[in-house]
Amino acid sequence: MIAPGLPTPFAEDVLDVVASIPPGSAASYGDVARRVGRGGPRQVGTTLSRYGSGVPWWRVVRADGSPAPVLADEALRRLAAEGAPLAADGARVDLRRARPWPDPALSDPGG
DNA sequence: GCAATGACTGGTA
DNA sequence: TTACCAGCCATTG
Repeated sequence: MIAPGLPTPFAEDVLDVVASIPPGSAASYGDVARRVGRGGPRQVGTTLSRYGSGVPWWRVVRADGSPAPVLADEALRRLAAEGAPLAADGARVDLRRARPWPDPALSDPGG
């Protein structure tokens, strides 16, 4: 039971990774694509748009921490409700602290 | 098989 | 920090 219709093998991996993101955390499309090891950030977004109806898609945002314009309202509400580290703008997520897969190369050297 | 589309990303000014 | 451009790759018609 993966998703409605027939998601491609690539989509299955994407959905699996997104579903692996714990509540209160968030990751970027690029991060998910890297976890999948195939395709790119655009494929992750396109896949979620078609099969993301069964995964916490709101935990996936752009590289700058802001969700897509068609999700900004919904995603930000879900993230704030889960206690995700939002930025001072309240319209972005602090991936630096929300990232479920901390990268030593992306860690904040000053923080 | 070809061309077009898309919930993106990184570098430069 | 904000804005513009080119690259990337799977899915769709």
